[in-house]
Amino acid sequence: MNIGEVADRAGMPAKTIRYYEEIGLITPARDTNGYRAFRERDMHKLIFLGRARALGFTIEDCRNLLALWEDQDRASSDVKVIAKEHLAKVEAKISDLKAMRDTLRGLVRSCAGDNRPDCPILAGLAGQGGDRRSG
Amino acid sequence: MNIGEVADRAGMPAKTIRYYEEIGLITPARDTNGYRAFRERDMHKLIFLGRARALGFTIEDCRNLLALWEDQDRASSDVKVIAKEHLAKVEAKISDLKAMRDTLRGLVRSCAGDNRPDCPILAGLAGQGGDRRSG
DNA sequence: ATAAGGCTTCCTGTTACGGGAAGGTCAAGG
DNA sequence: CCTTGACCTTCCCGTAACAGGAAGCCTTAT
Repeated sequence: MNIGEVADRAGMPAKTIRYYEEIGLITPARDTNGYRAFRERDMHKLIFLGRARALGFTIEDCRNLLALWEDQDRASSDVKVIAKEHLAKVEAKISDLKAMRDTLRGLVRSCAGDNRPDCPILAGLAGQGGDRRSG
Repeated sequence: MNIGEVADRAGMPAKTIRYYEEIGLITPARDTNGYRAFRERDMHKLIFLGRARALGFTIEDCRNLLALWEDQDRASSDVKVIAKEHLAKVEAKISDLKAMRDTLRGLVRSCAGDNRPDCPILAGLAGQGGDRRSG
């Protein structure tokens, strides 16, 4: 399989696949013409990577998960630790974003959004309810 | 005021302040010795920038918001448009992360996390069944 | 022979800074 | 006067995970 077909089947750009090879996540063989020659094994890895990335795992997490995946003797606890840590980060990110969202909603709701210059959003960003013109 | 004091008062690293100058968000004066000489006006801008960044606005959003803030004749609708678009992105990000979180929770819950090799997390990532969602 | 499309490598750009080197400046102390 | 140490300056590299695009080779079809 050439990279184009693999990209289609794995649902990711060829650029990404070349990048994964560059950083050592996959090591496809080469044809005599220099083209990458992918085997099923590479496909499986790419599918795995695509799923892990879609769940927000970093590339380094992916590298570790792939290694565990390939290691028949891994302990499932090793995998679970990585997943739990990532889950915690995702949850933290969600709560950060929720705080932003709530503040933004309040600001947006308080702004008339007409052609007058008075804007509670800018006032809020400036702090202390202080618009630059009044400060 | 020198950059150190400004950094303290604005609650951001000096590096960040130099960066903001470099990309034209602020233009502090200079002392004869070459040191940046910040005035209250610069402080206010940095406070504004700190708040806007804390709400997740991009630097380019900040640039536009600052310009509107300085424009006595802006329409509040111009500000509101930026804020609403950003709010929409934040909400989209939250829902993406929630989807990841839910899937991750399912995987983590299904994994024994002991010293046996059987791991539903790896199985899920490999796509051998499990509660993965489409996309 | 030529054109189209796929493949290759290499280089740059992205976001918003952080780390650190090399060196100038300033206030205090001996 | 000299030193020490805390500031400050610019400059350059590194980050995460690729995307865009140039220059050029390979393959297939006409």
